[in-house]
Amino acid sequence: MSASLGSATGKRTRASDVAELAGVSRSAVSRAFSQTAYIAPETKAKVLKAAAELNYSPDSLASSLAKGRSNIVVVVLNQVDAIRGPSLHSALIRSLQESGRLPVVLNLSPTDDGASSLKRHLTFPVEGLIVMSDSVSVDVARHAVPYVRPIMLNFERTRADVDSIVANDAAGIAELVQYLWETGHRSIGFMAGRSSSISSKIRRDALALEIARRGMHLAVEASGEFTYDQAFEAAPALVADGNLPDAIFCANDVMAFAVMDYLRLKTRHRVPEDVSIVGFDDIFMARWPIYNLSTIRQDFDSMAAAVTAILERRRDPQDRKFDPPTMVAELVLRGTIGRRAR
Amino acid sequence: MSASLGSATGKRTRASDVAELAGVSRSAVSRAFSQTAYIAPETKAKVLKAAAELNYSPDSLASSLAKGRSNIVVVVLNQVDAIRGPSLHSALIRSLQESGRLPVVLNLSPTDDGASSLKRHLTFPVEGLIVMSDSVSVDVARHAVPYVRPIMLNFERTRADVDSIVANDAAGIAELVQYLWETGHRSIGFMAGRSSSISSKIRRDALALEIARRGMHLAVEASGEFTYDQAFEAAPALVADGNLPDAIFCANDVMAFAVMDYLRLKTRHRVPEDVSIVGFDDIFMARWPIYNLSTIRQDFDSMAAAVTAILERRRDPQDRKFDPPTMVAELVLRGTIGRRAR
DNA sequence: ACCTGTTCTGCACGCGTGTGTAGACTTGCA
DNA sequence: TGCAAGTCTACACACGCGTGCAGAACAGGT
Repeated sequence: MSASLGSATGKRTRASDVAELAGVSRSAVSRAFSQTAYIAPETKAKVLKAAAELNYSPDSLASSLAKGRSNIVVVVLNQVDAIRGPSLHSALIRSLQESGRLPVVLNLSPTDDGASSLKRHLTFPVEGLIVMSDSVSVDVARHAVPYVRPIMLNFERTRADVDSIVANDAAGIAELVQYLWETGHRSIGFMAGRSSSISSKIRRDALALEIARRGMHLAVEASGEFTYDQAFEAAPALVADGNLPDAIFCANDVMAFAVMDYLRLKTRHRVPEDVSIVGFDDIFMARWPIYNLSTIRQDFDSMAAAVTAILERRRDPQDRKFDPPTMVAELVLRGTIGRRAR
Repeated sequence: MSASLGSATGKRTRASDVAELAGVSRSAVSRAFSQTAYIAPETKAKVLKAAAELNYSPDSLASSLAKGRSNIVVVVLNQVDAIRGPSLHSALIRSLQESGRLPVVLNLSPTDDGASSLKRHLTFPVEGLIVMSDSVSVDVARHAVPYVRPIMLNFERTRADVDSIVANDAAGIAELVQYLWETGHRSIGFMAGRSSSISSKIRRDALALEIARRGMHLAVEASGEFTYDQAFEAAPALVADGNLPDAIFCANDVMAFAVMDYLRLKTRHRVPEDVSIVGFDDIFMARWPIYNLSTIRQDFDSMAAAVTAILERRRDPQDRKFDPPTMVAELVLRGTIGRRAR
């Protein structure tokens, strides 16, 4: 029974097998699986019965070839960003596969900007290119697959030749600063991400704007490169004795964890009594009681849904004026923001 | 220039375009990209030059069809297990794409055993099926793609019709118990994973065996279902007052974090002074200073390499007697094992 | 000039499927 | 019975590429 098992060159059942069993032509089988083609109901039933018996489904690769429309969507991500995996990455993959597409993951090494590796690996017709990593520039993404309009997650919406899913980071940050202001915080520090990252820049600018609007200024600043380790290294600069800000806003959650851990392990400052900590993303660990992190949430499910919506809309080439909706970024209050008496 | 951009139905350059530019036949182009085919060096050079000019590479999908050998490898994972993502998942994807294969990720929802969803989504010829989630049973994996020999990660090596990558969990656990014994631990508790999980069972049995061998017994036991939340809920059962074991071994790292956090937040017990905590996997967070977890390491890179090695070997159907190597599971000492004076 | 052997190229077919089109078959009606 | 209209099916080609095979082109020897 498992005699042919060792072979990696699999033999699927073909449409002609089904045709033979059902006593119809091969094209009738094809039509039975098509939504649009014309076929008599009883013929269709016969075919589907035979197909079920043989456990047949049309080879989607051959189908792609024939229809001239692959349904492969490439998801590009960077190992560093993979920590958001259980959230955004999963949501995206799931949403793609639910919509009948074939998600192919391309995992870039931390130092890879994708310029050559994308071209090297993308040797098949691609229907969509989704870039989750901002280590890949808009230009690289744009030229990786010449005929495809890339979808960039968390990028500034500046260029007309790419689709960007952007969250309204600024609104979330405005909400945050307002809340911090109301709870008596007057000095705020910032832990930045990668210097090349647009997301990090956007968040910093929004923070600086809201702070200035209230007559405060950015108390102190450091860069954690979006990683735990680097943020842990950079943390001392933010919490130097005598200069402790009322609150520290980090450009992502992982860095917020690093700062909290640094405070716990290396200082006597308590969160949130002495300093408030806020992150960005709301990844799953933010709920862990040890962190219980107040943060600005990205709704990963909506982002994933927005991606498939864009893919759908872009199938019609004339439909040039579709603007992807802006995602919400909302403040999630947990336990790391305190109150400052003034 | 970007006029055709909106279209999702991409137009790649075809071999015939290259042939025309190079002034040769289309089959010459095909041969230029083949390793085995016979072609004059200067013809090949001409073709490659033209190909580079047009940015051409053979469509790997059409190539698969023609050669009767898709190079698509499906990686099945469960959302719950995705937390190992930055480690095992990345290593696997990278290793697959480096070896010229096309990794397609199938992300199962937490409650999905894959029985129907695998068949529904795998509508293309599959060359390899890698199951990372032990929410998918061997039987389901075995029948999901009838002609493929699945590769199961972290499964008991019991059946001849699947390939299993197993680590020598027992050896790592023996090493652990020996070390605990030497450092004076005499009572050991266990936090189990999913009851249906074979990995969890293997680890429990190995622990019980090593404990019994030294005349101890398993002090206390609870199940955390491999998740942080459930482990946090289950933790009290392990550390009831007056009954605190000397050490607690958890079937994965995340549950160890949960136990540590529970101890920190809800009790006065200190790690490792009052109780030692040990995990399994050595995921990236285990190094975070706040945990600094002693654990049993799985070498994800070797596991990924072993997977591609199996895929390679299985391409030869007669090669029936290849036994994948057993992976090492070794004790990594960090800061969560103390010494007990006796 | 002719033959033999060698080296390479182009033709044509096949991989599994989708689909336009001609025509077979049925049905209804006079 | 004959004919028109309508309904469906099977043929054949296409998608882009790999490859066996026949034979073209060429070189070398007599």
